[in-house]
Amino acid sequence: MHAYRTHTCGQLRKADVGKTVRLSGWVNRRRDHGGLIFIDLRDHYGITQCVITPENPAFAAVDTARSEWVLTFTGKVVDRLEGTVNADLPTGEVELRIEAVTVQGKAQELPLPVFGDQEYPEDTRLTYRFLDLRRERLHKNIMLRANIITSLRRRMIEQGFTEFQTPILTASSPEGARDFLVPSRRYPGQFYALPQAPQQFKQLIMVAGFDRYFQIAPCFRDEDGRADRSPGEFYQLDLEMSFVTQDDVFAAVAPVLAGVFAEFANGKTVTPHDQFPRIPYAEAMLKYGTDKPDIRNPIEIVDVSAVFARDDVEFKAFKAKTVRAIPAPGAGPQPRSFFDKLNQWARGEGAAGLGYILFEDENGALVGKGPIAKFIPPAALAEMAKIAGSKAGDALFFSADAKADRAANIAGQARTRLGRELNLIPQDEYKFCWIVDFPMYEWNEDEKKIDFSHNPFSMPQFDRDAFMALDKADKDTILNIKAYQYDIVCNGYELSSGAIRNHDPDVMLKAFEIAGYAREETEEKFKGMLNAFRHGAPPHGGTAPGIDRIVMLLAGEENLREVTMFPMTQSAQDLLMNAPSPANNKQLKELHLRVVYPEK
RNA sequence: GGGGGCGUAGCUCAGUUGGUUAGAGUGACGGCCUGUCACGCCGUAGGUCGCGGGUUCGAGCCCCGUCGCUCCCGCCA
Repeated sequence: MHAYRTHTCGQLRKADVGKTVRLSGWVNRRRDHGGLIFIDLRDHYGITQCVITPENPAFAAVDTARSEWVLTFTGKVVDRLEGTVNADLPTGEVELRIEAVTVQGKAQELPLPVFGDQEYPEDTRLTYRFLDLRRERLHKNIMLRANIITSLRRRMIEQGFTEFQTPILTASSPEGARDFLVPSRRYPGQFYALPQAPQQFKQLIMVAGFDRYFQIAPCFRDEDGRADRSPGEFYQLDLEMSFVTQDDVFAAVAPVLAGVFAEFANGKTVTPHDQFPRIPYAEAMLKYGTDKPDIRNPIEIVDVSAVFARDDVEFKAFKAKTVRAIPAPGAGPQPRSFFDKLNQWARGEGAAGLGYILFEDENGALVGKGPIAKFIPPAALAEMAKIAGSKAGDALFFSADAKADRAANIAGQARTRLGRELNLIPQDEYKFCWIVDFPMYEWNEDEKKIDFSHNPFSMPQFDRDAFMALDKADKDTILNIKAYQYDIVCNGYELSSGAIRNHDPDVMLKAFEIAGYAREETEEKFKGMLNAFRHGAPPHGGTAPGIDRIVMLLAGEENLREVTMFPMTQSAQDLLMNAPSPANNKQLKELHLRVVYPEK
């Protein structure tokens, strides 16, 4: 007989009755009846109830066992007595009659009980991650993650993609997030950087004549975390293709994502891969106030600046401002506190507040109620209702600001809050969309200059010759240039960001020149890439869906830590392994480093 | 870097306007119990109220500072 087990704890069934078997696992739960002890033995595969009575010589040993001890039981599989079958357990028709026990590992009193679904504080969970991972929720999530990654790999390979590895110790990339640096021992004062993404490598792979690359790629960014953004490191399904248009990339990626979502959606509906709506960036900012809209939320923001600009509308606070209206269907009957709360929230966000109008029916006519209704005469009110599609019983909130993007942003957040509080967001759907036509550049008001708006390596949607001829005087034209850049958004989470790349070295130099980088500077910083582009670069493009967020959505979790095996805290510490930690003097000396602590 | 929330027994939490000896559940330990599956019953131990300072006759509670976790803003091409 095997030293530890003949079966797993999830395996035994009625057909095994009569067999002598050996099980190993953790004590999930112990029920001591004095003359009868039940032990629920748990392993990766399941739980089996084991039972022992005092006449057995092993009884004393079993009697001492406590939660989370690791035991090996040898005994006979028996039918459960009439009426004691546990329908909740796959193994619930049988139990193990213990004949011998070996204690493989004892456990101290638990700082974090494994049994039960009690919530525990984050630092306790992270310090004792190995215990937390034994618990059903995390154990299930981590297995889901593994299965999703397996499925993604299979789907990519089926589509003709090949997985290649790219370096982890590499060069700092000059734009984007803060790098993690690794000091060089052999080159004093010089540093490797961990890749923020394999961006340049995957482009070089295309230049190198491979096609259809993918990688489950670790990415490192030294930026602060959020619930949906791990500090430090995360994984992307990184992919790149040669000789493709934007449509080709869409056609390759959407089936993989829609497919993997459908596979693990657990009954929720998923947008079919050929029906992801394509929403231009500008439209998204107007209708949803964000570039990652949750399109399950039926609310659509409209611009009503023109209504407040009318001569017959006297509301001075909204004059000469961008005014966005957020329809709140059916919000009319909400109590006053509902409106006050939203208003208070908006003030907390730095807005002047959220004005609102309630539409009511008076003898067949639509009238406005609420604090600012008296400033809006019937004709203007009717125009507003028409634009917003409002009817009696609805409310309309207003976000106004001299800066259009601020008005849009507050409106977007209000839309999300209203959708949640009015229960307008269906919980049984995964709704995908593409956000397309991102602007190539944006105006930096602080420094009075043109900046890249998103990805500097994207191909501008512009005639090549005309682009090459642009100069500073063409500011308005430049700020209107779109890029072949696109995001995939699902239920309000940005799942992936990608682009058709700029593979033309002259256009690339020009693009950087427009953003204020001298030619020599660009040449120096992207020497490798530009050099490659000068030796025969194919048109190429790709994208990189975030694995962690995909798993988070499919697990129904709202925090990435719940789908990460060994996550760090929000402040980027590993409480289990105790990282970061100081280097000793020998290490520092070898690396030619001296630590200068910040002044207090 | 900034704002909000939290921090009391191993764990999860309660703790009234500032007032006697800081409680409960769970876990631990001991006792009883042969059919439970969150087993039940009885008992015992267990506290730097995150830490430091202040106000007060008196602080878990009020004030100041600080640390930790968390959510958000900044940041994340």
